[in-house]
Amino acid sequence: MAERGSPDGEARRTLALATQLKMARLRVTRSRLQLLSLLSEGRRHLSADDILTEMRSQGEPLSRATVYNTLGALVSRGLLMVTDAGPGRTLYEIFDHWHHHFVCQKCGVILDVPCVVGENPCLLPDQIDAEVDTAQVIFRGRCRACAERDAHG
Amino acid sequence: MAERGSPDGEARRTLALATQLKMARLRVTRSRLQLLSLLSEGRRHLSADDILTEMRSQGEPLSRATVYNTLGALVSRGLLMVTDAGPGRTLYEIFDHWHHHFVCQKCGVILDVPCVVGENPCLLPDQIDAEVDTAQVIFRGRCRACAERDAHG
DNA sequence: TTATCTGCAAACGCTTTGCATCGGA
DNA sequence: TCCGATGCAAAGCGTTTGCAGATAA
Repeated sequence: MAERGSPDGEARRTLALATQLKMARLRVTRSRLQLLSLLSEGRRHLSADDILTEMRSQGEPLSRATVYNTLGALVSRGLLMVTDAGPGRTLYEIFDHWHHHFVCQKCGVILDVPCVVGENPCLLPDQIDAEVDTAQVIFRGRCRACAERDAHG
Repeated sequence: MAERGSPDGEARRTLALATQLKMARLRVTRSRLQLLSLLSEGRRHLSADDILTEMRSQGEPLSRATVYNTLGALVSRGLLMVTDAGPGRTLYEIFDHWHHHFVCQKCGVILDVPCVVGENPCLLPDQIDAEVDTAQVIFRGRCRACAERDAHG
């Protein structure tokens, strides 16, 4: 965690990402490495368009289709987690642990919400006559900043 | 609950729906009555397109825009509940009680999941530094039928 | 009468697809 | 070498919008 930014650290991080891709039986390409790198270091919860814009601004001349292809591949191999934060708001992040999300209805900020029982959600799956694999919880409301702005305004 | 289908029951049901609309400060129009009626009696969890197709097949010559306008109005007044069952899968149902949803990843069927603590979800809202209004939980997996088909096939 | 709803069609935003080219293994 | 990834552009899908005409209150 200390070598962020040093040439050595850069190389080591890239190697680690390449290894991840190989383990997922995916070819190691520039765009995949950069996409993973972007999601690893920066802000979480990026949209496909955020990613396209960000990567292009970093000098990577990739196409929109490649972003979607890559995201799809990485999600299906479990390297990325996709969250449906509302109509037309599909967000991607590195999958490192199970968690849920809070979406502020005012400013749109996304907060991670810890998942108390690991992968399992709140409600008891035995209430459902089905085999439950995953549970996605989305909380909606006002974040602290927006709530205070409303109260003092 | 006995007069389903009898002329009297029809009229009474329509009157009830009209009252609902008036209480929500919405004008009583044919398309709104029929939309509410469709969602009240038939299958729950209909998409905007399902609704358009269904209502047109019942002889109501309404437009796509009206369906979306009406759904939006009814949702904003709390008469309908909208669920995001996946990318491009927005489903509408009469709002009668808080509950969550299970989505079968094989056949796409939607099951209602009771909400054990009323409006409150599983995870403790005090873990979030925000004011939580709602929580939407979506369980994914295989429904009983699909699970058994897989096991026996 | 008037604010509101409806219909139509066009536009919109996000995502997927087809196909030729490029490139990692 | 060869399968898979990329780029480009076009199409697809669900949804929204603008405006003229209809209609509930």
